[in-house]
Amino acid sequence: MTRQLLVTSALPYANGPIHIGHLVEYVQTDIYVRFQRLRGHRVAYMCADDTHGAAIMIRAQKEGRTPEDFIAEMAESHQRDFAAFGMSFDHYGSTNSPANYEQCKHVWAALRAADLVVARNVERLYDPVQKTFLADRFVKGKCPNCGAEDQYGDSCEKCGATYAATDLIEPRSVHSGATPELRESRQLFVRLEPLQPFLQEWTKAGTLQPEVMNYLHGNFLAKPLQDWDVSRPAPYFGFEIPDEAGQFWYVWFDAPIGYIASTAEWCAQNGQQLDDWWRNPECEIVHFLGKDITYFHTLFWPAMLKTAGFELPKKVQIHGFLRVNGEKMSKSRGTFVMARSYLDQELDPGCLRYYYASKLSPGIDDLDFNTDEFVGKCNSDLVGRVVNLASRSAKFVKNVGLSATYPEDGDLFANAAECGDRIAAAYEACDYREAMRLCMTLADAANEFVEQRAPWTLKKDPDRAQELQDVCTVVLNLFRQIAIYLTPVLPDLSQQAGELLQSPIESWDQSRTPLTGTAVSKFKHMMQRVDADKVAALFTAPATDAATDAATDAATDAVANAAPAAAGPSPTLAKEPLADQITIDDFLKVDLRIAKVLAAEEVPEARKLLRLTLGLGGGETRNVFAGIKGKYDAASLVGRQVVMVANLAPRKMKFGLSEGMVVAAGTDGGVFLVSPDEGAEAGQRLH
RNA sequence: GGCAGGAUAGCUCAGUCGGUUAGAGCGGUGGCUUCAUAAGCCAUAGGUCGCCGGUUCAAGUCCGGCUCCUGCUACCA
Repeated sequence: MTRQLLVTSALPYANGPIHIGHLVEYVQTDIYVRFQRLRGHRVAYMCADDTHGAAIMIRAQKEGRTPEDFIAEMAESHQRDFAAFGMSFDHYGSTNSPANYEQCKHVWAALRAADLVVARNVERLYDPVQKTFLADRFVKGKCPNCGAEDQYGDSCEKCGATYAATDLIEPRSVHSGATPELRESRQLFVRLEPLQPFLQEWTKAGTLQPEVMNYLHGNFLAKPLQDWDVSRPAPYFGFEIPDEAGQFWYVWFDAPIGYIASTAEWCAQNGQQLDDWWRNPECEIVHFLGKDITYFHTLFWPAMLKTAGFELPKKVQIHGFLRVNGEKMSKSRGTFVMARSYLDQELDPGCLRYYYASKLSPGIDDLDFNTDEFVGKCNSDLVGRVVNLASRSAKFVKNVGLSATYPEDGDLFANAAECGDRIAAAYEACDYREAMRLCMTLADAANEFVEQRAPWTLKKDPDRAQELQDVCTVVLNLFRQIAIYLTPVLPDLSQQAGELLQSPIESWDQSRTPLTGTAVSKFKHMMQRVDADKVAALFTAPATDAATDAATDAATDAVANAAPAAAGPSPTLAKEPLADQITIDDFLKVDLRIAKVLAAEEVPEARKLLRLTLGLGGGETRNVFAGIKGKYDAASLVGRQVVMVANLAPRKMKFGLSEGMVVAAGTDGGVFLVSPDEGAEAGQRLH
């Protein structure tokens, strides 16, 4: 039975180039799509750039250009990289398109009609000079969590904390520099609670991975769903809400609708009907996405689809993050590798596709890019085992071709044909790791056969020419079977196998019938071995792509060069590497003072906190919460001197305001307060 | 601390409904081969299945407790 599938990858955000972490998802999706096509199903693979939001607007402003100009450049960059890695999109659109605006209006009207949109007045920051409300990203100030300067109003790039823009310390408008004031703003919300019974059921319907279902039921569906804030005040780069002047749809409203809009554009260009793909219960909608955007796709999105009368996804396949050699990708460590850098090193995109395939399971676990393993797998699996089959047999039959009838092979071909069902089931379940493992066992069996039949010996005896041809016929057919099974992962290899045997690979079922009596082309190398130095070069060069966000660089590069090639590596230094050099001015920003502990008490409900009252002399005191409970006895601290950061931005904590920080050394082992030598007085500054 | 997911060979991971002697790949060691891109084949070592208890004729698998790791979150400033 021919199935009909509409498959999507999450839309990459247009604020930066594609990196190797992105590629996990697109490789995963593309393999699925190519597999389904090879099986003869009708597939539409849809993607687009996600272009809206304040971040894009600010980037464009910073570069002195229009957002449209900026996203056009990103769209080109993304599609160029995707093409190089073999992504076979049927259509690649943009959320900033007329088609998307049409679909957004449609979904919005449906939400209105279902009485799910409500307006409420909320307090928002307002720029009194520009006379506009400010989106989170248009307010900057000190991070309320770590005190880092110049952070946006939604999250801190330094410490990763998330907060409301109203929490920023010393906030100022990005537009005018003015201090924003709080004003009432009319905001639109989508009520999700009426859809909660539906979501309770849908999330349990087998569409989601079990871990994801547990996550949703444990974190969101256990209590009433909160209303979703879907409007953002102007100025905002996006679509203005038709019935609410001055308000724009939040980027996460119009982004997933981009899946539909992209399909609509493709339909218009290819004589298809949109309803045949999005309102057809026979069409399987499949989404691939990363775990960070789970709830947008498993709560808001199904709610929108349901309300607007679209079909719901049959499968939502969520993957984990890419780590590099066991650690998070990081610009400062040089592990934030752009797709372009990989291509610039002239590494084979097929190798990365195969490597990811060999690691991808149906689960949401992170997957690790291990450089040694990458080199090993590509070279020994692909070159040493698979391609080598052709390499060690094709030359013996290039003049005579394949035998006229398929020879006795000890059921190798028949067994491999049967194994194809298991491989197909693994692809279907997104268990590519299992599929690759099975392919390699087939290659092992084939190599063993070569070894036993030793064509290089047969070649020496003219009387055994037929036997030689038969052996090579078997080996080349086994090779072709594997190439068919690997076609979703390695389309280039598949094509070369087709050329070698002068029979293009077009369908999975070709793996069931051996080729006989046909000519064999001259063998050409199909894959190059991976040069380990080139792989190493990927991770030593810091990411200097011009399109890389300068602001993020500044923040994340702070710990660059953290591991100098010192003779005796210190475990302590390794755990917490020396920070980058700073200037004396940087140091002077930190006001370190001698303080006397005037009072100390345990916070009973807190696990780690003591409340300290610190004296700076002259009646000046600070209330500070210190995470040293259990390490220091409160009573024994009273009267002693400590060092504190006196000008740290106050931090509101559950038990009160913390007005500074006590300096202490400590790794996981313990915490050690720092005290001055005898004679120091409370209030003295440290220079 | 809360929620979630984990812990099986040196590394990465399978292990179905509880069922014989717990598997694979990579890596290691020893040998063979020389057709092939320094590729291939054979053999072999390597395990207290995180810990404790329970259910059972039988537990890596089920139940309870604990330890540690990862992610999100929180008061670890």
